[in-house]
Amino acid sequence: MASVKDVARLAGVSPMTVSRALNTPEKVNPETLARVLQAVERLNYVPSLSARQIRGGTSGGKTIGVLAFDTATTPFAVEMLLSLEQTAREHGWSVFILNVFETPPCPQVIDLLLSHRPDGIIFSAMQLRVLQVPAVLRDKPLVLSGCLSTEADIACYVPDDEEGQYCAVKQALERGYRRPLCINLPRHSLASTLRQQGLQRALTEAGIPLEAVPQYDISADDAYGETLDELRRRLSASNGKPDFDLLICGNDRIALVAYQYLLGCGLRIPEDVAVLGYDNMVGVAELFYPPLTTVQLPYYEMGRRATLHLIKEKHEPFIHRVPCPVISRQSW
Amino acid sequence: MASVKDVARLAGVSPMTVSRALNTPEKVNPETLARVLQAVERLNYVPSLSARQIRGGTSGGKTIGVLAFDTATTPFAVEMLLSLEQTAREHGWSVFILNVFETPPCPQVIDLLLSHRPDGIIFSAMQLRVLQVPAVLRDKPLVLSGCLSTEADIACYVPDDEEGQYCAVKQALERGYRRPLCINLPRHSLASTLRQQGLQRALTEAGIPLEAVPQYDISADDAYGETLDELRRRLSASNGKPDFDLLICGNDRIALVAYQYLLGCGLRIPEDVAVLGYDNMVGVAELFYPPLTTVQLPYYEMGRRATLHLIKEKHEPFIHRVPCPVISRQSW
DNA sequence: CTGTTAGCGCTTTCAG
DNA sequence: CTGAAAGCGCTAACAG
Repeated sequence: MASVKDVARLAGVSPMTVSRALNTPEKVNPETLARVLQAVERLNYVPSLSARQIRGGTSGGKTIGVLAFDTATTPFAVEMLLSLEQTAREHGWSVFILNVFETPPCPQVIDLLLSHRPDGIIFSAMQLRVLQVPAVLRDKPLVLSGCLSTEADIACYVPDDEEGQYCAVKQALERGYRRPLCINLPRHSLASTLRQQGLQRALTEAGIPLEAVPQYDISADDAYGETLDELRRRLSASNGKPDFDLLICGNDRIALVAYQYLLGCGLRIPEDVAVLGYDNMVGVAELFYPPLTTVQLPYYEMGRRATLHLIKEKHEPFIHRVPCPVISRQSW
Repeated sequence: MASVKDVARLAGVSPMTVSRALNTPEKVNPETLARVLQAVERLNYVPSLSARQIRGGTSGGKTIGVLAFDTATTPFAVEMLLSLEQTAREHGWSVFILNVFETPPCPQVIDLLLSHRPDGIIFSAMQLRVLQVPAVLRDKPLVLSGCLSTEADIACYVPDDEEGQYCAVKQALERGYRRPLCINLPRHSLASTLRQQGLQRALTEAGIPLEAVPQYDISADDAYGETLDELRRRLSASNGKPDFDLLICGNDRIALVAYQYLLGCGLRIPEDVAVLGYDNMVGVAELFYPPLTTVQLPYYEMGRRATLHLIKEKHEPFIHRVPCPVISRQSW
């Protein structure tokens, strides 16, 4: 590819003038500038980022290295990566994403990341979890997006699951639903614990005793079968007429399975039983029949804020909880 | 960050020896090697990719620049990007992904791509479409993944929609289904045309006249409402008993809507009506009740082959059709 | 306003 | 087996 030298030769100037024409055009004689730009155009010249980077100057723009987890298992969450990239680009930064499939990432991948000499690092996971952060990464500005760290003094941006579940249940109760049934995420999961707290807070405020709401925790292995089984059990125990008026699901996938089962039993949503999801799976939640009321995991926001944290050089090394808005559709 | 010099000083050798220790360890005295590696370890030294790249040597490994389209609108297709990355890494190459939101991509993004001095370029889209390839990109080895080009002499890896639909319908007919109803993708779409051909081929082979199978083409605007309407119309025209035994859907989303509607009507799948999808949406198709039989869009394979095309420096500048396997689950 | 020099981190080439 | 010199593409600092 063409280099400054080539452009310089074609324009009949020194390489330095080419550099200036591109970086500080106001310091160049208009006529010279025109000649240079014309040469740039003709050669399709674009400065090499590597060369700029190596000089350490400001001209190249800064780079964020991203270690992305769970992209394979939670593809719907790519929005977070998109948002990182967009936000960075808006500020003249660029991102470099490395998808990783194990935690902690193998040294090989870490070296690859470091070999790009990023000015900041984002460690992201699309499912709420606690990650162990390799010590080497701590030498640079570092933020976690969508996950927590085993160490306390690292900035993290995570969904506010407690508040999200609280708001959703509160709204449901305000609409008059009184006998919820919960099909929760696996008990050991972080999100599950937080949401349970949110649920309890809403229940307590409404004067509903916790014991009055039946709960089932799925195991990680077979959400599908267990959801079906639990529903079948509940329904047959009450002769096909549900003894719950609101089904609170640990995520939209559980809600999807439940929907189909309920529909197949001749039950109407939300007249016979309302359904509440969690996640707001992009492009799917809208396709529920009727469209699913759910709580949104704020992937876009988390990505944006984590990126801005780096760009604005914020010094707030603690957990930032990002709101999970309730997306009210027709299933309640 | 530490550089060769730092390591050299600490190990008491010249920078050159450090370089050799890392790249051609067999040419270095074992004792010296050990000293160097120890220094490398202590300083967490990782060679700068930029510096390597700039030298143009072979040591740095090559880079593929990826222009990715549709990531936002077709999130479940990230598998293709993952596969690019994985395949490249397996061969010591690295990838650099730039998500783009408009076609053709704005010059700004193209320059960004070029500024990384990629050794090859992959233009990818996750929905089958014809893309206009900016002329500048044609200077380097170039492949399209998941999409076609307006120009003929560019290598493309795309799903074999015709064959995929053909196989699926053929299998359905072999199972005895005789009265299909189709709810197709929008008529103007590329995939729609190809699949129509596949459908017709299977029908013809089975001696079923095309006119005998009712087809509805959804518009791009409201797949949801139109699917529902069409089904409602069909069913009420025949007093709730479907006059079709197989519902062929343009994609899994249509199938999802249809599923819920059919289930809600008290119809059993597949006893009363079988359903066939297209796409095999990862993490969703399995959640259908019963699990959806569908045709898989070969995102992983397309990504892999496109990457290998570059790595192996293949000279086959034409359309490569990647098979779409039929994923047989329980909806037929 | 423009050019020269020097150096970023690395590795190829050539000498020891 | 090891080192010195030179240069990749670019730009900061200085000189003209």
